[in-house]
Amino acid sequence: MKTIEELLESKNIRVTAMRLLIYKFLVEKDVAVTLSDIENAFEKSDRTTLYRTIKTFEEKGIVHQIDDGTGITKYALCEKGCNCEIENDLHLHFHCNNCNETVCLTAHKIPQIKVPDGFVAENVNLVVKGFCDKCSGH
Amino acid sequence: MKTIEELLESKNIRVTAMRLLIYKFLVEKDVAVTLSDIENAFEKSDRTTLYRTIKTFEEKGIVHQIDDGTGITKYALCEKGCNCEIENDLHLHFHCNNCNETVCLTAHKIPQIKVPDGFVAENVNLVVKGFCDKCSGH
DNA sequence: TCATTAATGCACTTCCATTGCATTTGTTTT
DNA sequence: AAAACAAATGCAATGGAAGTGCATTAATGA
Ligand SMILES: [Mn+2]
Ligand SMILES: [Mn+2]
Ligand SMILES: [Zn+2]
Ligand SMILES: [Zn+2]
Repeated sequence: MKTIEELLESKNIRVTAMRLLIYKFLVEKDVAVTLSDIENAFEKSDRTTLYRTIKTFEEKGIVHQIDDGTGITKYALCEKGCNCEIENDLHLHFHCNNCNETVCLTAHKIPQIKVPDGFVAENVNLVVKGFCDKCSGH
Repeated sequence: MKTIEELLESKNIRVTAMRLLIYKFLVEKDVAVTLSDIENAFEKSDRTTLYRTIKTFEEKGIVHQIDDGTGITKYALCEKGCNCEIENDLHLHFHCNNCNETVCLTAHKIPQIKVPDGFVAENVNLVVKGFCDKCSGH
């Protein structure tokens, strides 16, 4: 069981207080977060720092970006064993039209998609919208 | 064979010179266009008019919006028989990483997507990225 | 023709992503 | 430990795109 410090160092991310806090925040959240979500959680720090921190996390492959169609970029921790850097994100994302939360459905892989002759598929973004388990009411 | 005027009227869209021009522009293009694309094609008219025209087309169900992940909204004509108003768009979209164009693959329907228990899927956005037929080089 | 309604054009706002630069903090090297 | 270096942070500003308010113009219908 690695500490967060060890994890960050293993990815060549220098450990700072802010980065530890942001990482912990992402762990606690089980949903994808926006930059503003992080901003509101840490009123002390500056948006730019948060922005660059999350970008660093993304480049180093511990966070992935999610475009759920709301127009606001969201981020979530990669699951262990995920290698976004190399191959692209394979799981689907679910956006709830009620509570407005977006979750990674990491257990639900994206099926093989056929494209016409001459087209070469490199990666796929699949977003399902509807009602999440908390909002579907049963 | 309906004229464009008849088509617009049948959808309760008042016929104006600008609307005819924009409609024709969309027909000629075989790819999804951004608002700026339209803006550049008609330097005479105002962005707001173009914006509201395309929104009108969208509301009336002759155009659908495409979020291809570039962060810029794109639009394309609905195919005949398409009823976005009622059901959601079922076909997939392809975004070329080389020429940056996005096309509707109307013949390629989105497969049935499984979601976990408790989740209710209402609609799906599926975007495939890679190289289009013009750019894949063969 | 006159009244009513819709379309258009201009100015402005808002929201989010992104960058430049000076400052602070942390790491290496001597 | 001190000096030199590099990276992280904070503030201010920019840029791009979506969207709105309102006055003006054009189309429709009584
Ligand atoms: Mn995810
Ligand atoms: Mn389409
Ligand atoms: Zn929900
Ligand atoms: Zn292409």
